[in-house]
Amino acid sequence: MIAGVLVEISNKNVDRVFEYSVPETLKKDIQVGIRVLVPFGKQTLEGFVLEIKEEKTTGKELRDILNVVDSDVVLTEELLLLGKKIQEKTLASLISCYQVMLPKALKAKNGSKVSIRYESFYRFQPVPNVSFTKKQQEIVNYVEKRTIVSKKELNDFSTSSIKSLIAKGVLLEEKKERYRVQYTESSLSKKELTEEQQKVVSEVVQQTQQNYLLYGVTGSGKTEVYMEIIDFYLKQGKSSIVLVPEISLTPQMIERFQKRFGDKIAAIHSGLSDGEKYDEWRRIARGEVSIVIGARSAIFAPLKNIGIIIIDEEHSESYKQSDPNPRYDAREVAIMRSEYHHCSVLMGSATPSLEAMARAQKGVFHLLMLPHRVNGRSLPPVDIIDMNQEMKHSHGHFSKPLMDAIQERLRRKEQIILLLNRRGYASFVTCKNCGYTFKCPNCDITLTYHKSSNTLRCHYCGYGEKGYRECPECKEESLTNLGVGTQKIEEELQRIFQDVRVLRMDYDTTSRKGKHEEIISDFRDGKYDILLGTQMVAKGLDFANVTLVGVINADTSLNIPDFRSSEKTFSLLDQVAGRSGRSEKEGRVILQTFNPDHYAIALTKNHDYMSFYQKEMEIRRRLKYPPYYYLCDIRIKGKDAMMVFQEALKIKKSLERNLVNMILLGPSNAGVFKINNIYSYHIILKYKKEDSLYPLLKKILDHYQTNVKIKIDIDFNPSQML
DNA sequence: AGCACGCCGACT
DNA sequence: GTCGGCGTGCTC
Repeated sequence: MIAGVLVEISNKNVDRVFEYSVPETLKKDIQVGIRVLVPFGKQTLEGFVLEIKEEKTTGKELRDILNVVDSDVVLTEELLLLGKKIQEKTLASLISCYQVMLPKALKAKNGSKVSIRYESFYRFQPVPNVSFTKKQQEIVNYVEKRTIVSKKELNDFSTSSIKSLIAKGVLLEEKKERYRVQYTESSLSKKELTEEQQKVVSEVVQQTQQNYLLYGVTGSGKTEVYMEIIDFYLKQGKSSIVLVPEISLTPQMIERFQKRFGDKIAAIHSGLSDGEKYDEWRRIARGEVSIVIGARSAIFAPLKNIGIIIIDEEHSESYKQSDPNPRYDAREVAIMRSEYHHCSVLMGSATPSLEAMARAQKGVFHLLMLPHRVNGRSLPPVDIIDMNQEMKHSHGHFSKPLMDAIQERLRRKEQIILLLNRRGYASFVTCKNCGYTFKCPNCDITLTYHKSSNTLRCHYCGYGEKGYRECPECKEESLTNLGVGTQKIEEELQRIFQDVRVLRMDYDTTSRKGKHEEIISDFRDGKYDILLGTQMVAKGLDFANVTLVGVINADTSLNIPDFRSSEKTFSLLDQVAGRSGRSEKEGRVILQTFNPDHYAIALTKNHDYMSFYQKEMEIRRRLKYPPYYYLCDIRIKGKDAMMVFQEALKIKKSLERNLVNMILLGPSNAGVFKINNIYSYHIILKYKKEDSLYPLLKKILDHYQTNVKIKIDIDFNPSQML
């Protein structure tokens, strides 16, 4: 018996099957998809068994598998196939494609730290001819009545009496696994669906395998629709995956599912420890769970017999993994899995991505709509304030209409959400005298001033230094803050509106565990008047008493040099506008902007997604961007900028020689040219169809594999092009 | 990823 | 003469 093993080293040179012989003692344990321990050169490594066969294919002498790592299969047949597909799509190493599917606890370096938790139980066993002391008799009575009790339940009794009962054989000790996350029973909180919602549900459950795009305005009750569909499949004995962007995966969101489905759900979110994630994963793998809710990586949940995959906020860029390999797109993986399970994929959004809407228009996705809010109200009216005009007769960051509107809500004891898409105090610090700006020594990026800690911090690498009084260049005390962040706006609010209670929600105030939840419940309980924050306040929150949403500066995301900046701006503004007037009270939205005529801003006035879609599509077509063209971003990185550029040029030449029907751009400096002292250049490819692209890129990757000075990263359909 | 092998510069 | 730099190649 021979096993083909893929070892846990993410390196192209060893990213293939190595053959091992299976010793007699392990034959019964070895299966495809199991983890094993193998000798590899001088090292001992963990790896996955990918195949089992009778004959070896190499002429070399085989070594023995040392042991199995866990008793169960960790990669099902489906996931093994899926990993190969992802490798083909992303050109990442195969081992990395398998590693992303598994919780951190199952990776070699971390595995030893996280273990299965056990709980002790005692079972009663009648033994003839034994006598008990008074204390012992009490315990015996207690346990006999219940047949089995946990150690915890016997806390009131002394351990010595328990021990002697064990010695007598009257109590049998048993250890059972205990999951770290506990769910309560469902309390069946089912809402009556509107006719519109019901229609969507029936359409989806009618078909067995179809991809749907659900375009539903904010507040149209998409989540309720999802739950009803999940319930339908649950009753058929089928399971479901619900993907939600990490930022929207709040305790409130999870609670809604938990209330309806009880302990049939597993929720995987960043608030869980590695051990908790491991337990959730095991519950899923063992078939104890039917519904998995989580962010991007939950698409790999080892569920069997999937009935529906739901992707909420389909337009969210968080579904595309952009940082480490493999750079997969959870939306694509969802479709791959649906093909295996012959099930449907339902993607929902109030502002669908252009890619998804274009597919819906072409009939590739089936388009479903929820054009009305469930509360019967129309979407809140949006006022666009031209800050160019406002700045003529006022200063500060608040226009007169916004100030008046805030004042009025405060008087009426209603609540306000303010969006400012930038954390910190000021965007950067500069010297009025000589023009010096503070930059990160490791990254090519300006530092942001944080007043509470009096530090300058880099939002890329986390570098921090103490704030200065004088300019390090010209020694003048003429430093000034340019731009504005959440901290500074908070201060300004306190100054303008006496006794206003402002709650700030951004990366800095939510990074501690549980803080996010605390902020939301404090605001809901009315402990604060204004919730001021970054993007976080735009997504999915539902507060009945919020009747005003204000956007301090609608332009910040518009100025990012990315072809998707208009789309992101429209989507963000429309989402945040949707936070207003979600209950009985009528809502209102005020957007402050220096570009009132820009279509991405002007069209939010009437929540006119379809006009935005058409306008933006026309621009994408003209500029040859997605969804008309595919994009591929090749990043060439290294410590020696000149050398990196030379190699980038070589790569471009080779691409030019070998590919036709391809638009090649670059090499150009990456948006942030230097990060952590590594320089990077980009080559951008635009193409409609290019069969020879993948083999050629593989060759290039292979060629640079051995070069330690140059690192190549390839990102297909990058979510951002900074 | 490690680790060994191998071929050129400055040292007890 | 040799100790050690890191380029190259291999791991079933």
